Amino acid sequence: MIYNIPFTVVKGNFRLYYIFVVKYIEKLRNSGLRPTKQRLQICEVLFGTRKTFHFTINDLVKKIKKQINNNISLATLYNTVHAFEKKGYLKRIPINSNQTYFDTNISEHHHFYDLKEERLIDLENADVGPINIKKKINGKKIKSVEVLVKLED
Amino acid sequence: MIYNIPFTVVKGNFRLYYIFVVKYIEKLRNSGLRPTKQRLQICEVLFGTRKTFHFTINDLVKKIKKQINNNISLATLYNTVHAFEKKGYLKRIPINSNQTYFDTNISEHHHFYDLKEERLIDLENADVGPINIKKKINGKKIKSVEVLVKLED
DNA sequence: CAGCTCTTTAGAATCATTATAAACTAAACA
DNA sequence: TGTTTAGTTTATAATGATTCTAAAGAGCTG
Repeated sequence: MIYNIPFTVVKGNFRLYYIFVVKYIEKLRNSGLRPTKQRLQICEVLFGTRKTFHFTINDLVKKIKKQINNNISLATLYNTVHAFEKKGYLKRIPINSNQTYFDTNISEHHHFYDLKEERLIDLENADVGPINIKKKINGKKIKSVEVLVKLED
Repeated sequence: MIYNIPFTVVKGNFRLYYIFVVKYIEKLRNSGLRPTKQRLQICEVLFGTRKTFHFTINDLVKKIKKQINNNISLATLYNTVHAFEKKGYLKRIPINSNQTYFDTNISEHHHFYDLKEERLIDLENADVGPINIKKKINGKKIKSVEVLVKLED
C-alpha cells in the first residue's frame, strides 16, 4: 500500500520518519480515525519518545509549539486527546486539579502525587501489592482500580 | 460558659438544637475559626446527619436553600468548605470531574465510582485488603493512599 | 463601648473546557 | 482524476466552576 504522507519532513532521516508515520497511520485507520496532518503530528509528540509521560492540555500546547513547525488549534488538541483517550491510547489520571492530567503510559499502574512540588510519579503495578476489593455492587463490574499515593516532606 | 447563639431557631426542639450548636461552636473555636451564623448553619447541614455523604459546592447550595431559612453567598460556601477541608473536617475526593467532590466521611476509606450513573459509593477500609506500597521516594513520606474503583455494567 | 481582626458578600475576573458553524480534506465512488 | 460525502480543523464564542476584590458586617478582647 502506498501512503500519501500529508506533510513534508523538515529535518532528520526521512526513511525512519516515514516508517514512524506509517505506523501512526495504521494505528489511526484501525481505530476509525482519519490520519490527518494534525493527528500525526500529535502522535509524534505523544508516542514518539521511548519514555512515557504525564501532561495537561496546556503542557501539550507547549510541546507542540516547541517540536512542530506548525500551529494546531486548541480545539483540535482537545478533540484529539479525547479521541485518543476514548480509543485507549491515553489514560486520564484521577487527581484533583484545575487541569486534567493525561498519561501516555496506558499500562495498568498507579501514581504518587508530590503535594509540595505538584508532581506526578509513576508507580508500576509491581510496586503495589495486589489490591483485593471485597465489596461487590450487584449488576456492576470493576472496570479499573486506581491508586493515588499523596506524598509530603 | 454562656453561648450567644447568633441566630434564632425556626422550628424543632430548641434544647437539642442548642446542644448541637454549642458543639459546633466549640469545634470552630478550637480550630481558630470564628463561629459565625453562616458557619454554624453550614455545620448543621454537613455534620447534622447520622449518615455521611458526598457533595459538590453546587449540591451544598441546594441543600442550604432547602434546609436553612437564609441565603449564604457562594463565596462563603467556597471559603467555608475550603476552611473545613484544611482543618480536616472534610475530605476532597480524588476524581476527575468538572466539579470538586467533598466527603463528610473523613475516616480512611476509598470509593467506587459508577461511571454510568456518575455516582460515588463509599468503600470502607475493611472492604479493601491492605495496600503495600513498595516503592520509596527519598525525602518524602506517604500522607495518604486513595483507591478509586471504577464500575461499569 | 472601642478597636481590631476576621468574615461575609455581590459582583467581577479568571481559566479550563465545550460548543458552534464555516472552511477544509480524506476516503469512497463514479 | 473529478465528485461526493462524511469526518476534521479552526477561530471564536459560550459555559461554568472557581477565585479575586474591596467594602460592609460581625466576633472578640480589653
